[in-house]
Amino acid sequence: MSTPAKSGTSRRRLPREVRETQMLDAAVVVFSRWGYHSASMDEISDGAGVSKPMIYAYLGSKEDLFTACIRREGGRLMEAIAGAVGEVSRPDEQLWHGLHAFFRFVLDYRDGWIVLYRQARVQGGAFAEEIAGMRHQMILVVAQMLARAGCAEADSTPTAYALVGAAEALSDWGLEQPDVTAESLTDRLMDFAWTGLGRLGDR
Amino acid sequence: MSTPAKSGTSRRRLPREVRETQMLDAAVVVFSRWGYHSASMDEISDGAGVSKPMIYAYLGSKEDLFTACIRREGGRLMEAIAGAVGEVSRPDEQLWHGLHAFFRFVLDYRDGWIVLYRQARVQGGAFAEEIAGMRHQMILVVAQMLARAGCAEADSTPTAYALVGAAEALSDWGLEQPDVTAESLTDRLMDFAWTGLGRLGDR
DNA sequence: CCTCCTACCTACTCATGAGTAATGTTACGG
DNA sequence: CCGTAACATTACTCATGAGTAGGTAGGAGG
Repeated sequence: MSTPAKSGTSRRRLPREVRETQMLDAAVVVFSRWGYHSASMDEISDGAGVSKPMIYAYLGSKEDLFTACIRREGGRLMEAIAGAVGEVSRPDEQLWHGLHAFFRFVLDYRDGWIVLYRQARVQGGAFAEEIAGMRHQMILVVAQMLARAGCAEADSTPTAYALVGAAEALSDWGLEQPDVTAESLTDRLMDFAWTGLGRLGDR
Repeated sequence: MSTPAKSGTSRRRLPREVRETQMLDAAVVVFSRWGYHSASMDEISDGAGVSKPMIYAYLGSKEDLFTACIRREGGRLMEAIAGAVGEVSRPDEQLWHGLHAFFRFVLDYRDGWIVLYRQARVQGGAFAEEIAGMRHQMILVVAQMLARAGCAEADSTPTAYALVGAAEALSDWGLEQPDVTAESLTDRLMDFAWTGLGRLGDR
């Protein structure tokens, strides 16, 4: 029996580009679940429906693979935010659109988000730089928005940190809730950040 | 030569309690630097000035050791916050004191903070539960404070997430700055959270 | 129909690090 | 002083997983 239908799977030969995408997809899932060190190349190759040597042939070492994941997911996130912010000009609108793009990414590419935010940040060496650079860029964009909105120079960076941190934490909460949308998260955070808590109670 | 002065170090026998403290101290430092998986028991035992089997004898497996670190550092943090909040009664004062205790912990027990926040959260299994429980408790305390301050029930939890997230992110920023104090971080965050960004610019 | 090229796989090697067995050694009660 | 129990070490075993050598199969060109 030379029936190549091993089980209807893709034993078929595929172009390199397609395989690389499959590998990266699987890698992001596995890295997000287990973290860099606990993730095994065997599990990733399984997930990609490919054998281990293929990963080494196409994407290089484990470190290279992780870097590739970070680059792809980080690129997606940065592009999404930059695109959304560029569509409007008023600072508060920019903030809203930026946050909205951010939350959309978190909800749509949940695993990618976890790799970027939770996993990559704790790894030392080359990864840390990669992530630090991206995060820095994000903070910078937010800080510039705040500065344009009239925030004092010295305050804009720490405030940007606080804002981004709040967004990240709210994402965590949102991922556990059944019916959240990027819009509802954005509105929540905008309300919190723009209005403040001061309106509450007596005070 | 039976000179026991190997090099003036503590080759002297010490009571179990002291050794355990040394081990935990070293473990927190190593775990914070390398993360759970990359940390080696050999490096920890070196740091503690003790040989590896002693760790296994006193604290059990690597997993047990990590759990012990989390428990100790987490306990310190929770106690510090609870103590500080209990000293006052007005919601905004409670918030200030709670945040202040939080930032003090981050600055004073930097490694402990990194283990709790950066390392433990990304590990699956038992650690995640441990941390999730603690974080949940913290969020709960904050949410209750917010509710007492007049925040709507449905909003208090997500807002607490945002606030705690902002505090965590601001800590990250603060750890990189040379001259921050717990007070300055607290004031910054209180200003951001209480007043909001709405006061900025035209709007 | 052959044949070569390249995608692809099975089955290994080898370093690393968790955990342990066997073995001193020091302090203290008797 | 001497026995014993807790303190402490050296030098191993053994599982795991990154990375690879060398063979197999499918499709394009003749």
